[in-house]
Amino acid sequence: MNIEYHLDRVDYDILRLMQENARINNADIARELGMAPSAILERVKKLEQKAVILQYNAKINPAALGQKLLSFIFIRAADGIGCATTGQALAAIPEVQEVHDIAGDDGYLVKVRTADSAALVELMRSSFAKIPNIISTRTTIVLETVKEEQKLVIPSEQQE
Amino acid sequence: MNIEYHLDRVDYDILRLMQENARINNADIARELGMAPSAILERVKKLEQKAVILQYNAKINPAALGQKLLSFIFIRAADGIGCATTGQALAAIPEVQEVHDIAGDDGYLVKVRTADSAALVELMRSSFAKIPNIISTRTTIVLETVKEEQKLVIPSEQQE
DNA sequence: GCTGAAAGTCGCCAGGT
DNA sequence: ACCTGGCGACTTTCAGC
Repeated sequence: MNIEYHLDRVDYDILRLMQENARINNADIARELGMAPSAILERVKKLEQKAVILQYNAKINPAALGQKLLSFIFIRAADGIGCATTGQALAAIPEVQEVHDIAGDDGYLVKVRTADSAALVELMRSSFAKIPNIISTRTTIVLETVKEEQKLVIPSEQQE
Repeated sequence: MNIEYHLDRVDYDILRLMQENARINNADIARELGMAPSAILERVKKLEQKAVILQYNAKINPAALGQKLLSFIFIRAADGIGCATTGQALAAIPEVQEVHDIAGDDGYLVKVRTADSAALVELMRSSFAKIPNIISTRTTIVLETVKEEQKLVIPSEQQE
């Protein structure tokens, strides 16, 4: 399945504006791009429908919710080839923000946010331990996050 | 500097709704919570001002922009203690989505999105190579992303 | 695919409790 | 901190090109 996207300059401009501030209104986008608001609305709906725009998120300060510890955990699993059970079990844990199937060690890289190290240990004892195929884990603690964004590089000129 | 946040149940509800859909309007939030829109507006503005809400993002499908490769790169640097030069240089690269200062190997964990492996190599040759203090790098390729969200766990009942 | 107009809502700011 | 009320602006739909 290889869906083809046909995005033009206006689409890129919309994506760029939306990526900077998802709460920008259609009228402002329209003014910025010199078009009618109804045209923008039409395009945005198509971008959503084509799953180019996946969702709109508010980025919340983790410290405000007392979630001061960020960790990356490498997990080796005994899954068979193409078996995604362990990955899905990991993804089901709310504190787990990301689960990536990585090359090399038939394993996963997982990003986890907890209040502190005690909460991390508790999470691993309670949730991770219940996942059958996990062989071993290696945890890396983040001391400080310098940058954390989901923003993609959007083509700036020309292109179709 | 340890800012104190005083979030109550209504704030958590607002954050929960905003986190699910940042483009929800004040009137809908107000209806959901049984309050007047003006009260919601007031609270949202305070949450923004207190940096509880950091920003509103549109999550864009990387495949739609041809960015099919996700990689994590461990970088060892010769920075002195508390010297953040290398981290900032890494953060300045647009393809770099995340830079974390990690414990253990006086190094950084960096998350990078590129079109393909050729683009990654090119990026490392052109951008990374210009950062003086980098000693070595170890790259981990993501085969498949099972989950990728920034959503935090928000307290669901009681609490102040 | 875009424009322009019309109807329905909403954002936002008073003022008051 | 919250509600009510009101005006200007926005959203959304639809006809027409």
